[in-house]
Amino acid sequence: MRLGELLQFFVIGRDHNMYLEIFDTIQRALSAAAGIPNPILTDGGTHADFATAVAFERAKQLHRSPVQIAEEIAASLREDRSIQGIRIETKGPYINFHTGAGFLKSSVESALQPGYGTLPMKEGRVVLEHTSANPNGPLHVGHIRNTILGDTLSRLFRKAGHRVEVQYYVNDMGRQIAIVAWGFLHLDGARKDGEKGDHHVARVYIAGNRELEKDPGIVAEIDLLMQQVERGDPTTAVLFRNAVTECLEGFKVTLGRLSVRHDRFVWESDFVRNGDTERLLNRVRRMEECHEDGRLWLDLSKEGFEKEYILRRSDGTSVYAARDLAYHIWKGRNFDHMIDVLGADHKLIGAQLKATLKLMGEKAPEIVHFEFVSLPEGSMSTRAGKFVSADELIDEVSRRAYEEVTSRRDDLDEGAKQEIARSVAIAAIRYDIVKISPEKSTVFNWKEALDFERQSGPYIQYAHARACSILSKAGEFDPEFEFTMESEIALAKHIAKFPYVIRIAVRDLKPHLVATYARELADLFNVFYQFEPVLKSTGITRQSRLTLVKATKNTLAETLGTLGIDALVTM
RNA sequence: GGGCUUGUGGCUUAGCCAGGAUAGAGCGCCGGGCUUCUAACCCGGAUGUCGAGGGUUCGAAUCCCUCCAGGCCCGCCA
Repeated sequence: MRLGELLQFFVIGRDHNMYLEIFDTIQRALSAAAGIPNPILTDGGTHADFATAVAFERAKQLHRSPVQIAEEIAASLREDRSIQGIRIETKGPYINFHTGAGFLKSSVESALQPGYGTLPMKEGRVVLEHTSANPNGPLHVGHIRNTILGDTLSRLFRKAGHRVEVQYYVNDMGRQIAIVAWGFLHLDGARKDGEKGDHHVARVYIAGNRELEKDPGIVAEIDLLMQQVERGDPTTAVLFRNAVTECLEGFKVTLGRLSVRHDRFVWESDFVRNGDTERLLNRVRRMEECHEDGRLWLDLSKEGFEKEYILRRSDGTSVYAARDLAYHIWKGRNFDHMIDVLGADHKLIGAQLKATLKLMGEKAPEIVHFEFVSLPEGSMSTRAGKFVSADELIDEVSRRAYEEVTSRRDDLDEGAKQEIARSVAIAAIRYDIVKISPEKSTVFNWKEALDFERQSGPYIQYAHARACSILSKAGEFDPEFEFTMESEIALAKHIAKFPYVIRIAVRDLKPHLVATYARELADLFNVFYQFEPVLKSTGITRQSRLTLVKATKNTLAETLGTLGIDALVTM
């Protein structure tokens, strides 16, 4: 980054990127010319760099021909000095914008810089909560949809200039944990040799549930454990904490394998122990929506919720909802913006939480919900032991990746092959999950999970490795920006778009837009690679193509980084 | 029963929120391309009543209504 840009970056603090500059400038000019507040400016596709259909909108308001109005808007745009140098043409009712060679040059130039696509620093801090699975068994293929969505979002927010803290909310005092604790007390559940903590806990949990089914009288014993832990009984507290810690240690290993890191693990029980939950309930008591009849609950019918929102049981213990409220109040006071990634099963409770926080005058989180992942034979259940664990998935995909690497690159030494296989496996898993819109429910499929072809993470890694290979063979070169072939221009244009994709993906909380972008970029590079020889070309063509390869490599690396996938140099 | 959500070629899916220029991909299928920068690649072809029906509009995959099908929720669980 040059000094001038650097100054603009910090002093003015606005998006200094070429694409975003031009996009915003055209949009402003269009708004003025068309008399529409936020005119839709789309990608021009094959027709142009940018395009708009606002003439239709105006035509409707003015009851006149859209073609004529397009002409008028275009004429007025051509007068606008802020968009000088941009060619404006109409095609019937559509207005097309052509930016010219300077645009591509400076876009590719900025793509050569490390950190390309990073947006200017934003004020405030974001707290992002994801995964937060109950510590009663290993993470499974459903949980990691949450994990990967959340982790990609956190990377996306950082890329967009936000300061982010990622939290895992540990549900350490629920009924499930009480069942695990009961199992540790009454069942022979010693940890097996080499067994991961989370898998061990699952075994105890499943066994505990089996006992519970045989003898419903155990419920009373479990209730007692829950009351004891809420009261702060030290022996029970240690029992719970040990079980949860063991499970969590296993989670951390799995998360680490997926390149996911949480900044902080926040324990639910802390909000009981430190009095926050009690204080919260006292505040709730003063609300007009509050009812107390042994239980303590809120009537949120005015907010559109039929069901009573219960916050304390008649035996005096708090429920999850109350502790979650306390947690969010704490987050709201320490951060400027809260984001939660939660399963679709939390939609109702999430909406109730938000409504209650608003009634209390506290900040409410933005919640990203994702739909369920099921198995071909039905929904997953930790309790019934019906799930494909994340560890099992990673192991299988890694094994398959190792096979693939070995068959392609037997020249590499063992360590390198394993390293690549590991990265490829994580790429395949993360990409498979993040490429699908969160609102689609899916069925887990081994065949697809083990496929590394197009529209996969490894496909994108491969494009990056090919670019690296060219660059390492090319040696030093001076950048040039003469792009004339169709595949060169298409590639350069797509590179230019990256910061815009980051902006929109963050704005709409849609990580899958980055996945789509990465795939398109790899597609365009592969076509370019196929048709335009780089190393065998000469002169300015060679320099320009090398420049384009370097910009692509860099953009792919930044994109992969945002997706939490290793940008492999060779594979 | 009520609420939320999804339905796009054989399969998986983008586009839907902010309606517009021939609905875009991948897998699979058919046919091509490695003495040339890594073929985890590329090119060409076939395959679509955008769940069904109505409505709004100059224009609907996209907005509205009804219906059908799948998923999720409706607990003093989390």
